[in-house]
Amino acid sequence: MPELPEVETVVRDLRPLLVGRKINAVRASKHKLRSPWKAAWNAQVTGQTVDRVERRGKWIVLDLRDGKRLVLHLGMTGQLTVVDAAQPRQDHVHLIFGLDGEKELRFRDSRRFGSARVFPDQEALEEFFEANKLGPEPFGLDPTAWRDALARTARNLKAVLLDQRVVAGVGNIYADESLFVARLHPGRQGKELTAAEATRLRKAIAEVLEQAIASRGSTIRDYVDGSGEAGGYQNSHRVYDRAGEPCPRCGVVIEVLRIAGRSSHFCPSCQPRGD
DNA sequence: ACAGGATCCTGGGGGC
DNA sequence: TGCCCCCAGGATCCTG
Repeated sequence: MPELPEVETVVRDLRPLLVGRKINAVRASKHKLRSPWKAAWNAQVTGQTVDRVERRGKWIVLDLRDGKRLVLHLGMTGQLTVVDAAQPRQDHVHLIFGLDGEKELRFRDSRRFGSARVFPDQEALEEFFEANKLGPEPFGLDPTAWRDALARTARNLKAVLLDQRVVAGVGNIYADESLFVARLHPGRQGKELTAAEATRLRKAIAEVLEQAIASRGSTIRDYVDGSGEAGGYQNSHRVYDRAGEPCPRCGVVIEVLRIAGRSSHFCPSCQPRGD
């Protein structure tokens, strides 16, 4: 579910609600997340004050006062919200961090593809990202490195955009939206792009993600911001989930194909396969 | 190197 | 109402 704009929105929402607050308790459900929460982490985060709330790719990073890093990934259906401790607990809440001021940070995730883990310090966190080959942030991508990354791969553009090692934070919605804005077919190979096309794609990614952040992300089903509210960018999707509707640019009917194992929406006229 | 499929899960929607 | 099948903002692992 959540891609960079949704994660960024959550981070911005949570920042004023979490910074300066102390974690005074941790409760984990018995259901395992993608990477299981370790009991030893309870004591490590309890008593810690949150100093910063940051995002890297689709990862949410909480800097704790003693240097530890509490890191969460929302997977497909993850929700991270701060609520009054008295608020009734919903189904599928798998982690609860009690906060001072009678608040709770709750991690809810029905499909449990999300994860939460604790690193001893910033260095260990960076090692984790490096081990996973997490790519650069999509804003201010190096033009030459980007062009080279495309030029050296025979994979299709959809697969390239979904690969977090190439650029961090893009998922299925924003891959399709970016390719539409760049007027590139999702099935074209990276290496067949001209320099101008590669540049167009790089700029389209940043433009689309910025617009989506400004609209507080896309809610298709489960996504909510740090306060539990839906996003608004789904109303601005040009092609994602719009198969059968007219292209907003030319009016030709939007199509959907399975590319790189994912539903891929595009305008067959604006995004021709050849050229 | 890369495509495609299966996997981890739950829930919603469509067809019958 | 119910059942069955397919699909879903992610990521990883395996096969060919």
